Amino acid sequence: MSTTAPRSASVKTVKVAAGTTAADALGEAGVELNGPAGAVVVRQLGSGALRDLAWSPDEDAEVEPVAASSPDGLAVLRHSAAHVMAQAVQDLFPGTLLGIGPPIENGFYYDFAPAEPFTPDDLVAIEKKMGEIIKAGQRFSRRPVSDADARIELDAERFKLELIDLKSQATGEEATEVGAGGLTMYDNLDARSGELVWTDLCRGPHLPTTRRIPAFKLMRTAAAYWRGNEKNPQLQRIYGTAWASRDDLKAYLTQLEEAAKRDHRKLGAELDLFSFPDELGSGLPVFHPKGGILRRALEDYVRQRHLDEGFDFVSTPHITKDGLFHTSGHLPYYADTMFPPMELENAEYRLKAMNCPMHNLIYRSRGRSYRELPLRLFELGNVYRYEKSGVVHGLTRVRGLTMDDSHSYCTPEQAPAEIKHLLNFCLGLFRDFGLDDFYLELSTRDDSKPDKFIGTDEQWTVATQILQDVATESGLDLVPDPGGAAYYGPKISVQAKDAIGRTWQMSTIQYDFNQPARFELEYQAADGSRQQPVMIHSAKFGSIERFIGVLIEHYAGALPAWLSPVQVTGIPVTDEQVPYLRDVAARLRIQGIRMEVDDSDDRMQKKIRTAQKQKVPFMLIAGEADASSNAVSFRYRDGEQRNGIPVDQAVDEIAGFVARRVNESPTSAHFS
RNA sequence: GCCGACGUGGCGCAAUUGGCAGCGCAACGCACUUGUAAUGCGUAGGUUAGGGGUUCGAGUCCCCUCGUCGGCUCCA
Repeated sequence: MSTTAPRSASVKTVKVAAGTTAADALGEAGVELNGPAGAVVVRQLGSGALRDLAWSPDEDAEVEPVAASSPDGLAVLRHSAAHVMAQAVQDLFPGTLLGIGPPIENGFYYDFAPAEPFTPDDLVAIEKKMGEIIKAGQRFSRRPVSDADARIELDAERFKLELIDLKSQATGEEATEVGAGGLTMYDNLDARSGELVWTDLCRGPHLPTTRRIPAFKLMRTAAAYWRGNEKNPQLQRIYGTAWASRDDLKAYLTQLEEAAKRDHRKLGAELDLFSFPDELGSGLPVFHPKGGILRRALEDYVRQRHLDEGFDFVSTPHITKDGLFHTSGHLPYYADTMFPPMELENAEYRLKAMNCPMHNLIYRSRGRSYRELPLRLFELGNVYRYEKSGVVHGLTRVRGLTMDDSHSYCTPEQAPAEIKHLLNFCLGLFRDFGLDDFYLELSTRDDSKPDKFIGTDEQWTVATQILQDVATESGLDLVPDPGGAAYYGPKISVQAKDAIGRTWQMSTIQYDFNQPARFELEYQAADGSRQQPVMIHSAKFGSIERFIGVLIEHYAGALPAWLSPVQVTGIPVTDEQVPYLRDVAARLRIQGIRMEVDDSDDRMQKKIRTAQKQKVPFMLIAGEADASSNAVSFRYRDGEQRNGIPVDQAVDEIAGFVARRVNESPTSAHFS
């Protein structure tokens, strides 16, 4: 970030008396108000609230300038850009109604209700208009209003009126007075004449002038439901990005381009891993031989880890009579996202969308003793979910998927330790793959929607507390997700980001006190009584497909050597060396290493290029001199190279490197 | 599911806005036998996603279906 804004080192805290404006305080702090960048607003110490220049404290206070390039400064910048966009839109498309226009990560949006959806050409025109507004240097001016006055002023803006209603409902009263608890309008005033140019209902704060938006770009249009509710009308949303300098904007756009190159959908085709044949239908991937190798490596790995952790392996069918899902309670909740029933000989069958009911039947197949708990049933289970057409996405949201699914049946007393064990297991798996950019989410019941959840208040409270404690103990970032629980219990999930910043749920650990009751699961306790176990659902990768997608993006296609479909490419300088390299390949194959010899008609330079583009970790290049001295040239994926390496040594080094499951691209540093 | 954009050989793209479907890569064949990111020449490959309509004539315009992309909503 390359602005001249004050950094924390140079931020100066200023004491101000009651009634002093923020603008005066900034001046006192030595901040140039009309400069192109720099401090844009102030933060009141103690309250932490951001304040704009029209603000003045009721009592003596301490304030400090907020740098334009700081997170708070960028939020103000972006929100101000949203205002400028709204002004441009209403200027170009009179009668367009306004929704809301907040700052978001990397940018901003504003929701509109235009007569016609915006076209890409409209976006260009809006961007141009915004440029004019910014250049004009309009001043943002704060104006407190009473609710009643705001309603009159915003008579035509039905969405804004709804916001005022919501606010007064929330506070329980109408603000009849101007001031505390009331509303504020932000007026855009002409730089010279001070005349009102445009106005919007808004809490602020804003930049001093539009001129202080040095770099912005409109990104895309999209529809969004008003107030995020599917039942509400859709508004047209325009997304933009804004930065404290042109360089920052340019860097951000470059970063987006780079991220797009990592997209697993693109790399999946380029590396010949998988495809989505139209003939199969949306969200149904097929894995090609190379993708099959990657998939099998991951499955083998996750199986072995479950063996190590004491899971019992089970296997259940893909299809069942649908009574099972009535027993489990899934059907009323998930009927619309399950494939429809197939009717045969007076019975209705369904593809399974989850494995738990079948595992419950295995549990129930005989009497259970407290001595065998926790009983951990594991399966790589294929499930089918009719995901809505608009949500299907590469490998990360599919309609047929493989879950590394397990259910731990335990006594209520064992549950906390079991959950902790499972969470550590999940995190350990991710770290094994070099993944560490994730956070936890705690999904709980929405008390206002009791029909979406079953079980007693006490059950929910206890279960939620257990999950909360385990999650907190992990030390990872924990984001609350109220209302996100399954109908049968709360959950912890591990969230990872894809190349372009979208988050995907990976692991999930769910506490379930409902299904054991519905399936009448029991165990005999030490005192001879019959007790109900608790079941803990858990998927570690989540789905194999999604994990593959995230892994590809994480490595930008350059998979760790132990996962690479082709681990070594043999490149002969001339055809003469093909048999020689085939012998090397045979030796590596004995060690479990996958080596291909490129015997095409291409020049060796072309073969290197091909192997490089396929992101093969190792190349063994051999010419006549190598063949006669039983050596190879040893080239790494990063382009580094060691010549004249004896074949014995090369074989040992590669086999050793792969066996160690190093999660980085091999370089000479790994072999010194 | 909703809103919008889009769909041309396996992949990436073109087709003067309604007038002969083309290029590069990949594939295949031939020649070359080469020392660290593209050797040359040639061959084959298309009912322009599928269906219907308008028109003398449709890749291009209209309708439907399927699929993809960007969001929203949803995600056991």
